[in-house]
Amino acid sequence: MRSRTRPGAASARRQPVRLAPPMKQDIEQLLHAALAHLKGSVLPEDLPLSNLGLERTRDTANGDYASNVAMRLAKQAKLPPRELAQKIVAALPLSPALARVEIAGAGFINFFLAGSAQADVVRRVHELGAAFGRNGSGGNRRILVEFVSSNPTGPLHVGHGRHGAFGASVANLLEANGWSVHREYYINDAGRQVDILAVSVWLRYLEACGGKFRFPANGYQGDYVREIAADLLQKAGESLCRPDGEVFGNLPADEPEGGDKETYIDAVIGRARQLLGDQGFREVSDLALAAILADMENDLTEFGVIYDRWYSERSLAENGAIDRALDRLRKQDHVYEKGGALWFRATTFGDEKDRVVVRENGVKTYFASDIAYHLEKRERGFDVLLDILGSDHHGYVARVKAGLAAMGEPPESLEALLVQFVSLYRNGEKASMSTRAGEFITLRQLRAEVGNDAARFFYVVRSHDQHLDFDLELAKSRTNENPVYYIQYAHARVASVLRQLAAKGYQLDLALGLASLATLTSQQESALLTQLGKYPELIQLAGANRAPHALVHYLRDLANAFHTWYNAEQFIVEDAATRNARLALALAAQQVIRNGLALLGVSAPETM
RNA sequence: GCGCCCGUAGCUCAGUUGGAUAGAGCAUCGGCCUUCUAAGCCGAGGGUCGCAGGUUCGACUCCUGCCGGGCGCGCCA
Repeated sequence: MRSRTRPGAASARRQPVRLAPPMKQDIEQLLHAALAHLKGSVLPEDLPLSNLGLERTRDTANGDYASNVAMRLAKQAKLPPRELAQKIVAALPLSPALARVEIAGAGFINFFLAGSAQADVVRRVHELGAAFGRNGSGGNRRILVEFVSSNPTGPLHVGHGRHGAFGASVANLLEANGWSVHREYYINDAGRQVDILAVSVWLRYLEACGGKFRFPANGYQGDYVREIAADLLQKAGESLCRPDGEVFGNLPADEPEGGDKETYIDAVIGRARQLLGDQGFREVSDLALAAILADMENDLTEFGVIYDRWYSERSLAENGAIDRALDRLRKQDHVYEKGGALWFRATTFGDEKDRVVVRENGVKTYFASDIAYHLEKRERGFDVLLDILGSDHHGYVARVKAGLAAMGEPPESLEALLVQFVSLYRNGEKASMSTRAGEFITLRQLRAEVGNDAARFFYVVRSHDQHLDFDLELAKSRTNENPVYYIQYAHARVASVLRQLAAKGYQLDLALGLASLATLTSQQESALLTQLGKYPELIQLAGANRAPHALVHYLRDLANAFHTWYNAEQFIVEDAATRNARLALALAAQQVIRNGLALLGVSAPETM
């Protein structure tokens, strides 16, 4: 899967993108010319012609494209919509691309493509190959897509998997639309969570030293902590071992003894620092972080989710980015002191309350790092900062936007997509997940169970703002219930046809096929051509809406159009022109499926 | 209480930024393998688009108010 996904996208980028003009733009030009012609007579001279209301039809009975412009301009033209539509159609320049234009319903103008124009898409697909569908609508603007950014305190679980699959697909889509895309993972390596991780590892290490004690209620209890502890034992020997009495003497009670688990874990952290020294503690902490980050990167890489940069929160403090951000706020007079803390006047910028940036104890808040990080992204020259966040982070968006505005950066440069939660179902029952208790299902386990293709596919099959029920049985079933195979099967079938072609002693003559596209006139062929023609528009739409699920649905419809045709018609026939035209169409369908699946990070197999 | 998201067929969900008779998959029922892969195809049934108003030529889509579900509202990260 790795070898099929990323390199495919990369090689597509290297190909020259010839802009064979999509059909929609051609028709828009015709319509524009007609309306311009009517200005001053039927239509007002100063009428802006920005939106022509031209769209793909749902039903080809209404043509390939339809415009509602006559209905919307009827009032200004002081004419009934159908009458205005007639004048527009009369003013339409002649074009070989159009078979006919009809007026229908309340005043729709329906455009029917000529068969030759419809079949032209096959030629374009063969010309452009992996670049078919890619376009320059992004204008090479620079966008930083930040996603997953899970706390490095344990393995990635199934929720992170959705973020990974969604973020990677959105990034691919943006790239296909001509954006300059940078993929980034923000590592929260500066906070208390990391201390809890470090102390959890150390305590498991102490157990290996022979220590006997109750593990803190608030510690990380997963098996991975023991593995890291074993690693620590190998690297550090017994040099970090300390007797139980020194470690646990005079500590407050933990939760099971009626105490507070937060207070208790903080006390254990304090004791660990005291006994190991700051440097010793940092050693444990660094080892734990490195182990977990290596595991996460490996996990994501195997999943086809690859980053340009892993950005450390600690480095923000070390390279002065936090101080720079606070300086900007101070200079603009957007901070004040209260109760010994430093507050950011977020309410000035539409947030619901002011926010602390430096605590009474002098420690900078997580929020201070956040706005510093976003300022730093802007300093690196990114036009759009796309944050893919969990839906529980929605309150955070207004805050960071306020921060950006206060620092003199446009708040619209931050775009946040909130991804809803994932529920895992096994045998119709919801599987529970809790990191602390260590009973979660990891992304790695999920991938092992259902495979990368099914996982990548199922994660993006729903809109990101829709709660996702992930059905394990369905995802791993190798039956017709599983939609991943439906699309892959269409791809494999074309490969199979080519194998059969060779077995029957024929050779593909693509030139003859492309010259014979006029033979593709059946209802199924016409439907497939229409579907292929929609692909470039779909890529633009899915990119603009950050909606990989739209691509999933498109590919299903495309596969359906293909399978229907496959069942209706034999491709390998006697007549050379017909045979090669059909093969050219089949190959074009295969190419578009491959292009679409590549954007989703799903493989396109030759056999199934 | 305030804020964000969701509510569409028995189930899970699309719905091209306000268009034409609201669509898929699964499930149910009925057909199609001497022909390129049946992981496929064809057909049937199934709907008060949560409820009530409003905006206009036209509303699943926009506005208001309810009802129901999820998630957030720390000098935590």
